[in-house]
Amino acid sequence: MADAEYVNIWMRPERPAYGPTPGYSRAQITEAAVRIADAEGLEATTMRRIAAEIGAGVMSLYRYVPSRDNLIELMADRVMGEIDVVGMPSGDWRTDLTRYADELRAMRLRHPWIVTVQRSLPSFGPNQIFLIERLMGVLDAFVSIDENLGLVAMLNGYIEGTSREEISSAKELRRSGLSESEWMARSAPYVDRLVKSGEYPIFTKIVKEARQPHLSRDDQFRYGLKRVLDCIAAALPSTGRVSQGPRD
Amino acid sequence: MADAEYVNIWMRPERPAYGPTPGYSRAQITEAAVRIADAEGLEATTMRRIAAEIGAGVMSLYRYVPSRDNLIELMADRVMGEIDVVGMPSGDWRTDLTRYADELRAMRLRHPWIVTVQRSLPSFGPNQIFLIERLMGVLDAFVSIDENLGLVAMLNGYIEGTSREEISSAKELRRSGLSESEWMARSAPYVDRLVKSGEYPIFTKIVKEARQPHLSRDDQFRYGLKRVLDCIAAALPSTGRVSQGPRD
DNA sequence: AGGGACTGGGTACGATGTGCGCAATCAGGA
DNA sequence: TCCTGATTGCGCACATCGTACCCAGTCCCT
Repeated sequence: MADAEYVNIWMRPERPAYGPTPGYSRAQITEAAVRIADAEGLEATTMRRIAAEIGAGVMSLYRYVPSRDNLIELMADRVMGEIDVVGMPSGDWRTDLTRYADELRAMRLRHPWIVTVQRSLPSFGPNQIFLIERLMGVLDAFVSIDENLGLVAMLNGYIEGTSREEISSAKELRRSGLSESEWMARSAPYVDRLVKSGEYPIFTKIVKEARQPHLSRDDQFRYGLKRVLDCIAAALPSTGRVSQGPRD
Repeated sequence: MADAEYVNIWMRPERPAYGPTPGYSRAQITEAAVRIADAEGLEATTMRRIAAEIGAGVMSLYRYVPSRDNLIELMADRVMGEIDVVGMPSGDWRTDLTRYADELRAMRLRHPWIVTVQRSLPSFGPNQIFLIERLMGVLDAFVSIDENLGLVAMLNGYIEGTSREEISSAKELRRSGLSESEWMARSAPYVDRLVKSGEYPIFTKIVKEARQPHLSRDDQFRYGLKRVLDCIAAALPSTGRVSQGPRD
């Protein structure tokens, strides 16, 4: 069949040559799907639910999107577009990367479901590509492309890793349908058993510390981010290191 | 109901008081599920498929596991146990963390499906907890628990981030059912369109570079890992920095 | 004016997770 | 020793999912 020719959605044209004027659009469907996923999670984002949201028949969606998996790819790229990188190789890489990190983190917390979607380079959509372009453009003047890839992998890894734990906790909390205090009370026996056993001193430390958090989530994130940026600074040749902050 | 009392599987006893001797076990079911997921992916790991694998009725599985989601948690903890951390605060933190990184990476490549499973702290199983204990024990003597959390977040983020892309690409390749060359040929029009547009110089660089990779995946990983470890070294007080490698 | 590519959408199918019920099994109290 | 009831393995049934197929109506092109 001719449709199998396309490896991904980005090559598949939305509008065909002619015929009746379509009543919906990819963007509209994607938008509705994102709205549902934000409010009720990705597993609630079914084709029927989306169709109901925009007042269409279920099968009508397939005139615009080849499959649910492809729709999820569209959703992922759609939210990537929320990350503001205008004017981003600004000359001050540290400011640029801090802004990027904050925006990516905020976007992930706004759309918790993205942690479950897979990405691979050839399935990257226009927003994703554009984002990579701007992000890697920040360090492009200072390091080789290989080094750049390694550094952004580290940066993204940190951002995604820290937000991931935060997101899954929140999701599990909501899935249980309990209040936060109720849920902690339920978890207590398990945590207590581990602590009481005395075999996990470090886990115990973490629990004790987490129960009286003197740092907010945001502060924790900023704190670790500073470390990552310091690491990037160390990897840059001296031309890239504008004078700032303490060295060592 | 009494079952709702348990927040997670780790508190729920496997064997009840008495009755007929069970014919299967949680471990056996988990093992079978991991085997199937390794070979055919997590979406192929259905209750019916697992039951068939061990020669049981489908509903028999529910005598051992409350739900499929919980089974996946068991699977995740099961593969965490493969990471060898014996004797791990060895005194040389750099060796310890390198070994951990290599093992975690290798485990993720062996069990590609873990990238799709969510984790949150209170759902951590015994293996996961034990692993955290040993891993964070490596730096515990040198830094505060907060700093330690930040550093391992960075390390884990790097490892997970780099393996993630590798894994999704491989998965997409297999899902398409094409050979690697066939698949690259199919992707070519999309990539070419982006390159030809001239709007994405950095993306173009990446593509050109990736087509003639002078570094293996392993080498790329090791290279970036060294950067991360250097960053950790910089965060340690002087007592923790054993003499090695170039400073600055 | 007519033909063909397209539209929205109803019906139907196979696959999934899992609640319910039932006969068979085995430990503990009499 | 035998009864009682907790627990076993498991078939049946159901709701819900993605989506293949079909058809009538629509609109551009020749």
